[in-house]
Amino acid sequence: MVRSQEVKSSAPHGPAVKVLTIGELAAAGGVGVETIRFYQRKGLLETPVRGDGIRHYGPGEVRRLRFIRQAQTAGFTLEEIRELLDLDATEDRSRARELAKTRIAALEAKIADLQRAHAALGRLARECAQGSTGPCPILASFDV
Amino acid sequence: MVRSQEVKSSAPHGPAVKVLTIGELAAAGGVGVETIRFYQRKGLLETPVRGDGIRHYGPGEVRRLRFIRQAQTAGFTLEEIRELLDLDATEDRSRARELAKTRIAALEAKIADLQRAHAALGRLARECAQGSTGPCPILASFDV
DNA sequence: CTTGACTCCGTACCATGGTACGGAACCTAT
DNA sequence: ATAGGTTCCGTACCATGGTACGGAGTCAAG
Repeated sequence: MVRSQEVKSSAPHGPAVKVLTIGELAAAGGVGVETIRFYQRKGLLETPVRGDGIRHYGPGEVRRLRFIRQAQTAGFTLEEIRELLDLDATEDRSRARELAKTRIAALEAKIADLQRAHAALGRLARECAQGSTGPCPILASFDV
Repeated sequence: MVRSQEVKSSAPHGPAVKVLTIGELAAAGGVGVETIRFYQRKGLLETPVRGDGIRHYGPGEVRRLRFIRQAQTAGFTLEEIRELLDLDATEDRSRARELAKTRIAALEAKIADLQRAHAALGRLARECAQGSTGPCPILASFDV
């Protein structure tokens, strides 16, 4: 049985803060539990201290997790993401800008690559229409 | 010493055809020798039969190799590339079209992802300009 | 005819990003 | 109080795409 829906006040009369188990955090981020633990081992997510029983996670961790996934689609490696997360707390603006700019350049190159590939595949699909016979010019579609 | 520049006629009085060693093929494709051998093991490149001595490669192999690299930037896995290369010789137009279309859709999705990431990083770089102080809104730049 | 560069081949190793396993502890509903 | 689902933790394993190594063979120039 799912054992959450439990709500915990962060302060005696403070706002109710939803507290999550690792499984719920994983679900919130659309990943598996093992992935959370993997990210913890890599230092991307913290392992909340709670010597005895089960660890609990708050909305901050969900946000971090979502960030990790976003940053991955941006092409950052987990190692770079770890650095970005560390940087988020610091004042090192220039390092943050540097990482961003490097990645922007890489992204632009990558997007251009993909657009070339897209064009090549479009050619292939066109030239390889159902009508004609013989093999499709697969290699030819690429060596423009 | 580099032992090529040797030229071999494909027929008694046919056109001269440049014949390459594995190292020259690798150089022509901008990869390492080990990578060629890896592709051979994976069935992406043929291993010319020549029981005794050294194997030789022609322009067809160079073209195949270049195709492999192009297709990789298009996001095909080596396994898919192997299929494409096999398909290039066959008449199975519909399978070729299918592979192309699947990849086109994936490419469009990926390009959209990367453009979102590009926008997010652009925001980050702007908002994290040198002037101000405090930490950069790294996470904030992403959860649009 | 030796020397040095290159090839051949199997096998081992690497990084990245996970995924799976198994036993113990824990937590909650019945 | 006990059963079922979860969590915790270490360790092992996986796929992908290479990269490295070591010993033997080959080849062409000096």
